[in-house]
Formats: sequence, structure tokens, C-alpha cells
Amino acid sequence: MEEATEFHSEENKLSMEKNKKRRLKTPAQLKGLEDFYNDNKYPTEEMKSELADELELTEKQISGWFCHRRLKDKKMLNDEVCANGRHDRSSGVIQDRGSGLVQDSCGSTKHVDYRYLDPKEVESHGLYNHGFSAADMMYGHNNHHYTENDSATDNTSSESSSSLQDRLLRQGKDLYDMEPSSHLTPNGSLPPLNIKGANNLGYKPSGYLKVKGDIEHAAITAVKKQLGKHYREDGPLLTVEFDTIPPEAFECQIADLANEAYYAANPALPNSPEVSAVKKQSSLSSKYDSYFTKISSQDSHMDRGDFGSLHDSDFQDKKSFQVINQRQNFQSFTNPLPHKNSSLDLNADSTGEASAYNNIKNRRKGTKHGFDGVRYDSASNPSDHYEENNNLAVKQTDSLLHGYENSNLKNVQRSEYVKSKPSNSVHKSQIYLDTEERRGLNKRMAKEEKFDGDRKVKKQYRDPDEVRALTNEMMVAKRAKVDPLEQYDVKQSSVAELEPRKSQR
DNA sequence: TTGTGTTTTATTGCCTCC
DNA sequence: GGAGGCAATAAAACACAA
Repeated sequence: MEEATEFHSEENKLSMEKNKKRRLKTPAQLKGLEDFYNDNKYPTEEMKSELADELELTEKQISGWFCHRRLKDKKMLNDEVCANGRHDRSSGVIQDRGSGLVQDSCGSTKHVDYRYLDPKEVESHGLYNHGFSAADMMYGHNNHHYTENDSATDNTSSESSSSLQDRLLRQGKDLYDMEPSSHLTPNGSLPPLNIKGANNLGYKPSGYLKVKGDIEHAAITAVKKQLGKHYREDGPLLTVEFDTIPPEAFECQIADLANEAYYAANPALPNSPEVSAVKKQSSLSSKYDSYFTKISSQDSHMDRGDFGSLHDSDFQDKKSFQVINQRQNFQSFTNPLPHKNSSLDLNADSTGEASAYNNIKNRRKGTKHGFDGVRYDSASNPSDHYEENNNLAVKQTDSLLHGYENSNLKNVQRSEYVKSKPSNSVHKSQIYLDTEERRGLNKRMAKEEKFDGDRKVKKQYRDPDEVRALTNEMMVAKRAKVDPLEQYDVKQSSVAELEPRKSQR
């Protein structure tokens, strides 16, 4: 019996060597596949054939790999949507943004659910890059929907979140800066939502406040209170895309900013509309930052949009204008092409790779240590540039805007070996951010780098230099191709590391 | 070293489209 | 009916904590 088994195993050994059940793709193959996948998620027969030849794989393997890759994409997307849905619920914010009307759980949805967007459509429409925009649109659409259906039929999570928003706002807290725990009951669960209570607030909608009845009205009223005299009845619909800011909308802020007294004296700074808007944009957009890399453009749009409107106004503040100019100039310095990741170029060599790569690695480490996907980029990166650039004016202004989170972020981003905790403010609301691209490729790259760094002997990768070269190659290819989302991380470190790198040379 | 959890690869069946 | 894709599943490979 045992002999037979032994013999059998011997035989199997040989056959296994030849015809292994499962063979891992080599890094080169993976690179080729990933690259190709980034270009085309649905390769044609010919493409598959060529790729198979190129990578020394069978077409079947290619097809299978692409199939699983797409599944992986989809799954990751679903996970993120679910995670964000849960998170949003816990934070009382925008739960109904991404998932349409309702997403009871990861598995059950009602009405619109962009989890089931056709990947082909997603790809062809570039939703991977603008998905959050799409989500925002859906959110906005929902609002319109509510406007049109001001009834009690929408007993949805949206309403619940609105109720939460209402309560949060009445507490004078910024929705987008909320720590989940701040509105949890002592046992950590969500407090029961008292929609009726919101209804009993006695608010009466007026003007554009006629949105979804009293609940959202209450929230808007709270914002209105925060805005005080700056509130404009003819302003934009809250939570919906903002139009150009009326010249006088922030008149006082600008004036006060010029005197450098407003923010210091204003305890409600974090709740100020501008900051909230910024935080909102960054936190929201960063959630889908891998495929939904609208961040950079959003942030730059924030600068050029929000502040840009000031340029056109009659109330140009010289200082803020200067700041803006400096910022833009700096951006143009680091990024001559607005939509290109200039910093990628800075890191095109193997040395430079470390800057961006280590950020990724750090995030991954963070992931393993309980702050999965915490982003350090969206809100903080610009300020880091400015600080590294010793641009005091910019630094001051930026620290005004981002000061509440800068310190942590800066430290995190600067350090290659950071394992520190993220800030408790914004970052806690930005978990589950890693997207599939990052998780997949970056993990692999992190793995490879770790392998390289540790000189760990592995059967598969016998030549560390080859792996390193490949890793670099992958990084460069990846950067050049997809990753505007890396932009902030890379940008973050690029300037800081540019000088040392130069000096090294 | 081992147990456990995760990721990756392969297979199979079903569905949709042409 | 065939091709292509998706989804479920199994199993190998891998990572990591104890």
C-alpha cells in the first residue's frame, strides 16, 4: 500500500514537474498581462494570440487571466463600494452617493447600483477615471429625484444619512471631517435614527431649501447658520455641483484673510464652506482614487475654480491671488502638463522609484496595520510641495487650509519607513481607498521589492537584479500609463526628494 | 514550524450575443 | 450552435502570526 503510494508519488513528482497543476505567472508575464490589461481589458482573439506568443502562454491562459482580472477588478470595485457604503453610513455622510438610492448591504441593492456597470462601458467611458464623478452625478441626481418626489416613500439610507447629517450639522460639525466614533453610541453602534425628530424641528423649506422635506432642510439650515451673512438664497443647491462662486460670496473671508485674522479668530474654520468644500472634494474623490482619479484635477480645479473665481471678481485679494499664482506656478513647475504626472518623470530612474514606491509600500504596510488604504495624498500634497519649497506665503495659506492635518501627513509622506498612525481627522474617513490596481500590482511590486530588499531566496525569482529591473520597468510602465492616482503621492515626495537626489548625483 | 488566512490560477457551467 | 464572458469553485502558492 505504502509502496504503491510511494511509487505513485514518485511518478507524480515527475509528472507534476512537467505538468504542474498551477503555475504562477512569471513577473515578466504578469507585467505583460497587466500592461496589456491596462490598455485593453477585452483583448481580441488576435491580441490574445499575440500576447500568448509573446508571453509564452496559451491563449486559454490569457483568456482566463483576463477573465479573472476583470473579475478581480469588479470584485474590488464592489468591495470598495460596499466599504464606502458602510463607512458612509457610519460617518453619516453620502451613503447614497455611490450606490444609487439604497445599498442595504454589500449584497442587496435597490434601484441604481453602479456596481453593475458594464465594465466595458466603464472602460470605454473612462469611468475608471471619473467614476466618482459619476457617483457624484448620481448623488446629485438623487437630490433632484428627491426634489421631485418629496414624499415619504424614500425611506432609504439616504434619508437616514441625511438625518445624520442634520444632527451632525446641528452640532456644528463638518460632515466631512467627522470621525465615525463621534456619532456612535457608547457601544460603538449607530444611534437610532430619528427621522421624525428631524421632522419636528419645525423647519419650513423656503426657496431652494425645498429639497427632500424637513430633514435635508434642517441640514441646509444648519449650514446656513454656519454661513451666516454669507448665505445666499440664490446660491447653489447644496451637495450638488457648485457653480462659480459669486464674487461677493466670500468677500468677508477674503478681506479677513488679507488681514490674517479671520481664520485665526474664527473657531469655525474647519467648517467654513471653503474648507469643507475642499475637504469634501478630497475625501470624496479619494475614495475611488485608483480608478476614479479625479482627485488631481479636482484639487487643481479647486484652486483654479474656487479661487479662480476670485480672480475674476472685483475683490481680488492680492495675497490670496499671489498664493494662487504661486501655487499654480509651482504646479506648472512640477507639472508642466496639467494632466500629466510630471513627478513621474522625476522618478523615472530606479532611485526615484523609491519615493513613489515607498509611499505605496507604506500604505500597504498601513493596510496591514489597520488603516487600510489611508490616503495621505489628496488633502496634503500641495502643502508639502510648498513647504519643501520654502514658500512661506503658500505654506501659511496652505497650513490654514490644511493645517489640521498637515503635520501627520507630512511626516507620513516624507518618511520612507513610516509606520505611523494616520491623522485622526480626515484620514479616518478615507479608509478603503486602495483600489484594485494598487492592491494588485502594488502588492505584487511591494512583494517584489521586499524580495529584492531582503535578498530573499525564492525559487521563482532567481535573479534579484532581474526582478529589480523588472520592478522598475513595471513601475515606469505603470506610472506612464495609468496612475494619475499616484500623482499625489509621487508629487508629494518628488520635490522633497528631488534635491537630495540631485545632490547624490 | 505550523496553522490559518489570502491571493492567484485553473476548471467548469451557465448565459448572452451573433 | 459556437464564441466569449461571467460566476462559482477548487486547489496551489503565498504571507504571516503564534
